[in-house]
Amino acid sequence: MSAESISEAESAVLAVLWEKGPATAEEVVAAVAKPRAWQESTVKTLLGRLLKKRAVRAEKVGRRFIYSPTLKREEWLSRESESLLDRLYGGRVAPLVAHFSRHRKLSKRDVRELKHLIQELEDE
Amino acid sequence: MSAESISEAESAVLAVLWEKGPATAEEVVAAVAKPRAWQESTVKTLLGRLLKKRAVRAEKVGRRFIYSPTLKREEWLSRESESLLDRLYGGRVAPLVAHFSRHRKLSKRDVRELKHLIQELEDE
DNA sequence: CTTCATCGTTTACACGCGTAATCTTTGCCC
DNA sequence: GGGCAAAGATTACGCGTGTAAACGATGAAG
Repeated sequence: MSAESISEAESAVLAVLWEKGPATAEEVVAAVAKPRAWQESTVKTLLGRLLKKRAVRAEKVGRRFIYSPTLKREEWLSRESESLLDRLYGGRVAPLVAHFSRHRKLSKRDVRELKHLIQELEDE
Repeated sequence: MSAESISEAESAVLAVLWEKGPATAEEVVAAVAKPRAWQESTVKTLLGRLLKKRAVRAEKVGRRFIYSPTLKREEWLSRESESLLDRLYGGRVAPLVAHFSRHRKLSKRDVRELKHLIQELEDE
């Protein structure tokens, strides 16, 4: 269970692998260049760090490597979210929603979706 | 609008000021010693950094300072939560709840409270 | 074969953070 | 008033991170 923590910048690199699946460094560099203006060098470094953390795997194909995510997006979402909930809301979801509700930060759409969700949960 | 970011350790210090209100360094040291085993020195440093970030204010009374939080807890909760939602869930609440739902991380109590919340929102 | 371009690896460096010891000032007691 | 204790300020230091340049290996082209 490699529990290495993933930094902000690293997660941006992971994001392209989650989206596009296995890719070469070059492809990652290209894709990640959309949201962040990073030098090729920078992306290489981040890939290296992700390798060390075993959050991605590299497989040699011809002369270059194909990188694949090892850490699953859902797994990462869980880690990050739970850590915030633990730190700020006693580990539970409802208080966070309550906070947003108090501050009128729930959109119509949010409310609609939330309603759906709890309905489904009760129908089980 | 001081938008200085608050570190984990710093937030533990702020937490005691939020809970107890204005307090001397000594009191903060004592209170924070419950959850974290920090040297007095460490707490002083954190208070200093919070001052620099203008997240707390210090008022000289006699020979010592009384520290008060400037940043409000609710404000801090918002910042932290919104930053996570933005980074991971497109800035919306429902997808986060959906994630937890998928992973069976919603307790009975959460569901009950969520139901209540949306009910209230609709009754408005 | 030699040369060059291309990949990946190493090294770099400033900054914030966690953690703390040390220094300095200053009010208080004798 | 001089020394001491307490409070705050300064300095410290290793580590991760964001950001990137420099280096080294190696396959491809001539």
